[in-house]
Amino acid sequence: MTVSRYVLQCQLSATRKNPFFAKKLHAQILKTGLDRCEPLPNTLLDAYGKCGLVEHALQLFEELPQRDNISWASVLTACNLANRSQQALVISRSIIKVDMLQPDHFVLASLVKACATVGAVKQGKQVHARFLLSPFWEDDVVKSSMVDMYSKFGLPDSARAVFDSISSVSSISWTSMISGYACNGRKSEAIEMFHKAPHRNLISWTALISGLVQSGNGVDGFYLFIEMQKEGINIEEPLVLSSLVGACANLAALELGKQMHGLVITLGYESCIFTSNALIDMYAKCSDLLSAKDIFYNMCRKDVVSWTSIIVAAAQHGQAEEALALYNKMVLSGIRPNEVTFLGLVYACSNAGLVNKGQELFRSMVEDYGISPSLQHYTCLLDLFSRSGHLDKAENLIKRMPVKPDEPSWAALLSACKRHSDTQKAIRIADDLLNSKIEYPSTYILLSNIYAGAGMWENVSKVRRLMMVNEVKKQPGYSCIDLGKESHVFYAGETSHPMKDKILALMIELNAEMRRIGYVPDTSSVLHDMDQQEKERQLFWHSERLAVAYGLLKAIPGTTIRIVKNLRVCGDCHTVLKLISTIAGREIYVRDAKRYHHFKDGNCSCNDFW
DNA sequence: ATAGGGTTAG
Repeated sequence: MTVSRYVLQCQLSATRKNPFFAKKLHAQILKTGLDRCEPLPNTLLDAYGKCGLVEHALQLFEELPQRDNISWASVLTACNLANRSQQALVISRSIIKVDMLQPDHFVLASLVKACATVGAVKQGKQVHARFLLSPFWEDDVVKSSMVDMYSKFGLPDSARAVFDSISSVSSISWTSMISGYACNGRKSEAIEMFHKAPHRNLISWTALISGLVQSGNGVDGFYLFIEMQKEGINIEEPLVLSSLVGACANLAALELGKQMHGLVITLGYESCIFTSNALIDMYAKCSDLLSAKDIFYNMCRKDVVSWTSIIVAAAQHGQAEEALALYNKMVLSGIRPNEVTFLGLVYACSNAGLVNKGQELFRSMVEDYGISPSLQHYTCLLDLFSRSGHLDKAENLIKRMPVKPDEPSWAALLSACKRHSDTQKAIRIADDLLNSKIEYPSTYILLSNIYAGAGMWENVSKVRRLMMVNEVKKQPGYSCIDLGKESHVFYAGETSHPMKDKILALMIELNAEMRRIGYVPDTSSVLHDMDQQEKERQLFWHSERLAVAYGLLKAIPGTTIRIVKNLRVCGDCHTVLKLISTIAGREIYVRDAKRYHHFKDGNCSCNDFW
């Protein structure tokens, strides 16, 4: 075979992403002794990269007799495809230094993409400068990659500036810009851009919809999806579906999620790993763990995300042993855990008080898998120590950990001190926090409670003053109950519901029954200055209680009551919900701002720590 | 021969 024939074959293996074909060609080329004939070294390198054989590509790159811009671009593509963009940037630094090459427009575009995926803002801007000074400064493809880069950096205005400099805008640059606005919460600009775009295809629709979902505008995402279907766009790829299933998870919209599941099946994407992973997460977040497991066990191929999703799901629903058992099975089936998997595992241990196991997993993550812990990992470990009452260990960790703890980390430790009645430590931490900048309203409330508990009224009023000065407002609490065909939102203290008389009557009845079995309201979470009776009245009207009462009246008897709350459940409501689960003999699921509570027979899956 | 846009877990 001739060289040009081999080149064609290599390209074919690249487009078909067939690693066996690529290896076979490489062997044949070596046999015929044509391996040094231009352009075969670069062509092979590119083929390996596109087939997913990064290691082979990297090795060929190292062995190249001489490197040019094509080898450079090909190795960058290989790294970018394999999620190793960081390595792409490291290699590029050495090429510039050792080989003294100036990047061409192909290399620049790949470099920009690498910077975008790893979030290397400074380096990305350097590449931008290099581009402007290069002979390729007018290249629209590089500009379009830069629109995407700035969008991913969270700088949509910079992206727009580049976009406006493009001489001939393509559907790709339009899509980058639409996605840039949508992902960064610039809803109206995204939609405006979308309607102005010369062409709309499934990718631009997906970019808009998933961008909106990512920025927390899931409902708008669904309206646009309906519009998309009305326009008759053929869903020839399931990407947009994964995104919308994710939106259902965020919204805890079980019925809508089930409909999306149906659509996935109807369109024939049941075996798509991305949508199945999204479905696992959706069912778990909608408190339907059984359906989540059902999806998981019926998947013929599972990747690290599938395993991690089900492990996290079990952990969030208080099934620590199950999460750990799943982890063992995962390792046995040859799937390598990643940083998210360990987050889920340590979280599971934290929930179940398995201090030693959690510590062991943390160690294994670092030593066996070479994962360097992030702030999230340390926060999880901190939580593990705090919850189980190892407060000294926790304080020691927060002071020594190599990443800077944030305000929520300190607040978590503080609330653990309060829970385990270590007043001295609590006051020491509270004083430190009081002297730093406080961003979260919940921290003020925590501080106020600590000082009030210790009788330090001067500090209590100091916290109050700070709250006034900084205009800290407690977010109004609401609970949403999903009854299948309808759902209803209750706000704290709300009395406008058409069934309010019946709801109130039931609440009074339940309250009386609870008192009979020894319930005493815990008013410590009521922040306002008022007498005991008034405080109790405040608690009585908390939104989750209204929602539960309504659920008991309206939901099909015997079914689980599912509630989503925007804030965290207060201590008193937690006790009340446990009692109601016994009195009414009903299972109640509450997804609050922080975790999941599954109330059954007077107990909760969170083990009373949240 | 080489480049740019949209999916899943925290």
